[in-house]
Amino acid sequence: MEYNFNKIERYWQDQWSKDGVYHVENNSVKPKCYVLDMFPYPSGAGLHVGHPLGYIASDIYARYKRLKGFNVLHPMGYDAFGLPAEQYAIEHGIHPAVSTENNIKNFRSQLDKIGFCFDWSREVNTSKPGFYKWTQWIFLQLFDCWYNRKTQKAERIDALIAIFEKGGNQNHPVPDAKFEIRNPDFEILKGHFNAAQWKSFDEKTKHDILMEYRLAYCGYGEVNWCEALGTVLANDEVINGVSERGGHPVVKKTLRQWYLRITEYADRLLEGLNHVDFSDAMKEMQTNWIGKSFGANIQFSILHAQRTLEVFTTRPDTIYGVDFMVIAPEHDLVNEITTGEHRAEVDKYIEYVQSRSERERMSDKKITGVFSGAYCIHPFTKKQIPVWISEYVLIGYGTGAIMAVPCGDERDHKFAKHFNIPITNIIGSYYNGEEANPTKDALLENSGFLDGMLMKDAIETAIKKIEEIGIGKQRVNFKMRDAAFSRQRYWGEPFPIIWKNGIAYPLEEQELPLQLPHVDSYKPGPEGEGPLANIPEWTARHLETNTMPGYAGSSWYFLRYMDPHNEKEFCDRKASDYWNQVDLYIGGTEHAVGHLLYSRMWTKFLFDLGLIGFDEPYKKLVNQGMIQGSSRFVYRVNYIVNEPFSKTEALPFILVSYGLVKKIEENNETGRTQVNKAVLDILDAIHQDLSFLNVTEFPITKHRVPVNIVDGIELDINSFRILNSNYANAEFILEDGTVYSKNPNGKYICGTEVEKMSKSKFNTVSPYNPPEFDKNGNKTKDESGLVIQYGADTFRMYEMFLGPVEMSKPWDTKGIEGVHRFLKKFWRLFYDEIKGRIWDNEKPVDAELKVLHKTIKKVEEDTERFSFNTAVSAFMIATNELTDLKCHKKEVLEPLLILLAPYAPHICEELWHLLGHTDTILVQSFPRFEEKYLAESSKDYPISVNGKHRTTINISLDITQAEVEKIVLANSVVQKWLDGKPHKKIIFVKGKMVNIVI
RNA sequence: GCCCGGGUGGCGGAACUGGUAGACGCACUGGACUCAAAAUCCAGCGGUAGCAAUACUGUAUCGGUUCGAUUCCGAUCCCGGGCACCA
Repeated sequence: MEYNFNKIERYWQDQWSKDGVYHVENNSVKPKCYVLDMFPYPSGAGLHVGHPLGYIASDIYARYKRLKGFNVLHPMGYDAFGLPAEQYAIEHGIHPAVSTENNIKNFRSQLDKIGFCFDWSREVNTSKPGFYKWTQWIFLQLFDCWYNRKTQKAERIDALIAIFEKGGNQNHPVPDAKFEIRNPDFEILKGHFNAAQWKSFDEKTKHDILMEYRLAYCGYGEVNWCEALGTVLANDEVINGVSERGGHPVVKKTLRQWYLRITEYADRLLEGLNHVDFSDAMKEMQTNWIGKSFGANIQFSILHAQRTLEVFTTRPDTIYGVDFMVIAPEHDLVNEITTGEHRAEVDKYIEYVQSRSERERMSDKKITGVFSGAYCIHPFTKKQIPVWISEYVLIGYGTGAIMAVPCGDERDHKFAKHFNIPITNIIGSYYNGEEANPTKDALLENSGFLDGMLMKDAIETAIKKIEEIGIGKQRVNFKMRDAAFSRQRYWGEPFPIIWKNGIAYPLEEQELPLQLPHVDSYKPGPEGEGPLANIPEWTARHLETNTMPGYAGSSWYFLRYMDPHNEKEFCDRKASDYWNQVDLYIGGTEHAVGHLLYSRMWTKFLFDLGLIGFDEPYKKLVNQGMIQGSSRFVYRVNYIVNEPFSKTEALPFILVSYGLVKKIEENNETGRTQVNKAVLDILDAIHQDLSFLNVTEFPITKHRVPVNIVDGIELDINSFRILNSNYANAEFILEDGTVYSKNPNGKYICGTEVEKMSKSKFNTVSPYNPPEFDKNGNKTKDESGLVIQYGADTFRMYEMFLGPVEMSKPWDTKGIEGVHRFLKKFWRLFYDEIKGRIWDNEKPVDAELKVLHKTIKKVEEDTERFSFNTAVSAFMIATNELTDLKCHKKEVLEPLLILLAPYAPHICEELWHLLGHTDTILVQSFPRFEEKYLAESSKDYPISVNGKHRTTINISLDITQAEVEKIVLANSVVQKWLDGKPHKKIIFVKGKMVNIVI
């Protein structure tokens, strides 16, 4: 009886679905476990082998936990709003809802073939009104709340109004983010008002003030504006200052935007990291992103000006080392302070910066800047300090201005050197004149009242002094900015907001969901507004025309899975109390700071309102690595012609094998001659007048070929010729220098490169491609993919076998054979092709039980610590050992089957039933490991001399140091290495090793 | 540029807390079975020298700590991810 994986897998997938074995209830006497994957964006390209890596890992863990007696929630859904669907709509005129629906169907059919234990009755889709109704609802709660810094939590806006009516905003100053719209009345008061003033404000002013406190608020922000495309572009759609599509110029444009006041949660987001099980790297990334730093804001008075220049610095101790000031090109002082003679130069510079993305400004090594002509007065030395304008200072960070201390800061140093600004040394020998030294350990020099102090200690002293003389204040600064929460797009959640007389009013809860209306064109509205601005019925109601960004739905979707069909609430409190936090969340590091921080914030917010009972969404996070594509290349000979207009079309395409190309790249002359000769031989054979051709030089260009027509690195020449009619008669210069038409058995070797896996790079490998049909329902293409070729069980185990889940690695299909062989071998423990059933009911012996229990221990430990690759090897080792022992005993095989079921559920369920069971293997109990079967009395100790391994001696495990020394010194190999010399000491680590030091 | 991660045979990787480097698998080589092929089984497989026993060498590079370093520390190089409108 053969292992017929296709039949087995189809049968059990059907059966499981019929029996509803994956259906999960919200109440159970069992302990709960919530295992979640980051849900996919259903792209048109479908699933490739990189997607399921995390899903398989979580699936194994979920199945394992089920065997361990847990009630496991393991859902899946779709993050279905997004830019690509809208772009596709613009290009093909297909409504995003339609293309998204199709993509989801395709994803689902692919996912189903891999045998996941998802409870599909809980599927969520962020673009469905039933889902986004609650995204809108949560947004309205954010809009209706402010962050009370006194109580450190979100509270209703009514409470704030009550506070204002009683005592103005004395105790609750404006949060002061970067993006608010300033109301002129409010501006006059410099942000402070008392109860009487509050009551005297008109409706508009009151709302403007409240807007400055709301957790979801409106403000102004800069976007990448492309006039030619008439649209706002994402950062990755802008390359070198021009649009990726079409290469049109892109400039910054200020538009009204929605923001989330995530900065108010900065401290709690930071603190919360102490209570979650994320990797240190992940915590570090989030910590750095939040970027909490301590320092001071310092006012520098400007020569001949009323206003002062405020800088933020973390190093007020270096204030005497300030040699110049730098302000961001967007700083509102630029205009005011630029002097006449520098005006033209500054204007030119500002224009240049307009075309630069923030990324470019941060990453460029080139130093740019311009002198404004203005000077600040140093508050202590009274020296004049020049004010420069440079793109390396970002308006969004700190105050958008810095005091530059070249001897202590590398970027300031480079800037000073570049523009020949004299450098003051305040750290003596710590500064060598060549490189800045950011030390805090130097004793300060040339530093007035700070002279002789250790820098570390001087920070506080400096702040005190600065506060004393009233030129600044101690301050905590965050690098994190408020989250931009609107997009000028169609395919996203509409905001449930109506604008009347410049005031934003929320829709009533009964009016939700505010459905996304149908549009005929996805073109942006006037002035860069979203496509919704083109709909008269929409604008007549004065509805907000922006839509929410991609991360809106994903910020809370994990809660919806708990209670996906609830029409009264986003999630019943009973359900969220039962399922509580996600016990295991698996997803890519690319979401390290975006999605994870936003969903952590939303969770804290919902917790503040008492809507859920926990304030961190994910208890444990595992980051899966990326599976990269391994691209393949062929190398084509190009022709140079002597005469213009001469025809090269008649000449054949010639492709050169990689080894020869490599020789040429290495300037190897023989390689060059070999190729030239081969090319000329081929051309000679076509008997044509080649006088128009340059026959001494044949440049070679590199071209991608689809990985599926390359076996490893060897090109399948026939498939290649079929691929493209141009190549039908292509000729090949093979690896050994021969020509394909004369040596049809020779090999053409492709070049390789590891890149992102993507359709455009022809390097995607798909686990499953559904069959294709024509209009009449006739099948035009069979289903295909690794799952069809090797089976889902093999595919699942191979993905895990590739290496640790956390690590990125290139995909290589080659090794899948090995895992497939293992499953066949495992099957042969039970059934033989000739003899049929070979499993028996005999009593196992110690050696067999030892194999079993060793494997239970290893697999359990490895699964618990997400080391799935080593667990797969453990199964292989067990199978090899049992085969060697000729063990076919049910008593050993049955527990092994349960052990393997999370990894390869189909084959295990089939064998489970063949062993005579009628219930499902999926809900059995995980076998118990028993130490007694592994007990050993002795060990082969490695014996080293001076740390070098020389021999092994089998020594009893319960033995003293003195006895070991005696045995070891008596050993002939050891005596040879001692060579009569006395030993200095003998290191004996019980159960590990022995080392003799001479 | 900044932040985070990674670098071990021809390849994917193992070595979990500083203790036998290369488990397991792929590829490759030789052999068995077969008319043949597939499948399966057996043996070999980091490099250098040697028939072998064995010796030297070897975990990106350089240096350090240690009886002992793939593992800890310092410096350098290379690759991947993120950097706020891709998801």
